[in-house]
Amino acid sequence: MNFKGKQQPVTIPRAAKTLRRTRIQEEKEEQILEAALDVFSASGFRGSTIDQIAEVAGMSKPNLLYYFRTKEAMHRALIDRVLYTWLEPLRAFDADGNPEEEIRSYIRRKLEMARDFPRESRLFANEVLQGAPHIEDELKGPLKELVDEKAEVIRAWAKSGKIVKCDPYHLIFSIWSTTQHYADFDVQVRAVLGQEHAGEGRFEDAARFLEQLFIGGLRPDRSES
Amino acid sequence: MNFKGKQQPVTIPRAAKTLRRTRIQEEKEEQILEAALDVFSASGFRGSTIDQIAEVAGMSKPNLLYYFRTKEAMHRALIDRVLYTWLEPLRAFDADGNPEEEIRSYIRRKLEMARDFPRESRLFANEVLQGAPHIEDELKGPLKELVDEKAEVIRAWAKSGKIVKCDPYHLIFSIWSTTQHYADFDVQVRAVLGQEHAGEGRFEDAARFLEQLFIGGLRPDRSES
DNA sequence: GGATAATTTGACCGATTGGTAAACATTACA
DNA sequence: TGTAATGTTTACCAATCGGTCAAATTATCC
Repeated sequence: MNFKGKQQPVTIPRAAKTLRRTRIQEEKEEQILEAALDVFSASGFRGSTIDQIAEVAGMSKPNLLYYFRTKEAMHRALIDRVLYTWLEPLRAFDADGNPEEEIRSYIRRKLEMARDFPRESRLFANEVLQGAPHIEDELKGPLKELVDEKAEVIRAWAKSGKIVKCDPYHLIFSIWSTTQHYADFDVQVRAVLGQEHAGEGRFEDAARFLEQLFIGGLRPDRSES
Repeated sequence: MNFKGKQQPVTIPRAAKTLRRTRIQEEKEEQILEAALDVFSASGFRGSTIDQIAEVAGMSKPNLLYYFRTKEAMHRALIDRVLYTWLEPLRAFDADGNPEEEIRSYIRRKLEMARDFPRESRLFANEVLQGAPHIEDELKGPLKELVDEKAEVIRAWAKSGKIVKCDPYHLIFSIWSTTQHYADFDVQVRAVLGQEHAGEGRFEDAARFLEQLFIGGLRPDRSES
């Protein structure tokens, strides 16, 4: 699970007339995006300031703006870098696999992401929650296409009786929401569980429950009322 | 379903030396909180500005600050007003009722709230997502107590075999997350469903799916692997 | 109708916002 | 080692931020 995707170069520094990126550029952009992830995921785009990011990144504001010309550019670069990896688990959804096992492992992967990459989850949650002003195209384009494709897989499973007949889109939504909940609403989950269950064991418990819920709820034994 | 709860008075205007609240006070505070709900739910606390709220409320900033002395006070008042009502559906959860029917109706109610009061949902989502700096006490106090109580109910149901044995806390989390998803991640849901299914029918579809999932997943027929 | 309290507004404040200009420092490379 | 490109910093800018103030306006009540 590696979030440092090898996507396209993020932005080209103003002063860079050469096309090659220097070692310093790599390092500093890495450093900045790491800090930006911290800040944007915690406060959303509007609520975050360049000064905050600069402080977390341990560099001066103008220096930061040397690598990313605007706050928007930083946000853009961050989203581009994270989005592809974020959709990996869904992409791994295999039409030829065993439906029960595919769903189970999809839930597991998504839960692992919520546990290991909560900032990435919150980055998107903040963005979508506030109307997705910067990722509308990604949602309507690549995301929709991927979901459409996988929804077709699920529909086929239902049609052939491998799982119960159900709306594949809402099934996917429910897996997204239940798993990401443990990243996005972490403080609430901790507060409700209390100190007794605040340990990392909650992810195990969640995994157990969600598998129980989804496997049981989708088993093709009987029809619904 | 009335969100204008009859809670304690929000704040007392600086200039108000009388204890009685005037008609104008009622109206203006109402007007301000309505605008504040619009703005805070869309941008979170940090991302919102008093000027924005004043503009939406159709009054000058100093006038707004005459009724609520600070941005925090407005946010506080808004949360106090909405929180109690927001937890109604869970409170209605009846230990003596039929488990299947109670869960079904809880899901329905929560989905109706997501449909009819998406701003309220997003207000809390923004707050929790950003670390719940203003509602930590509410989460650890009243919310936890309520959930603890209802979790005990669910645990009893499981013990007596009325539903499958499962973790009651994670069950509640999963109902919260799946239903609120349709308010908090509305733009994403619309984008993925596309124009074909973007109509209000998606709430019906969601209700159907979620009932199928939860009723099927919790039915006490068999044990889990 | 007049006094008094309640409400509203424009002008303003210091701090913070996103971002710039230019001098300065460092690196890479011939 | 010199020099040109790259990287960093200090000082600064206009706009916006949360919030104040005093003066003006309006509602209330005798």
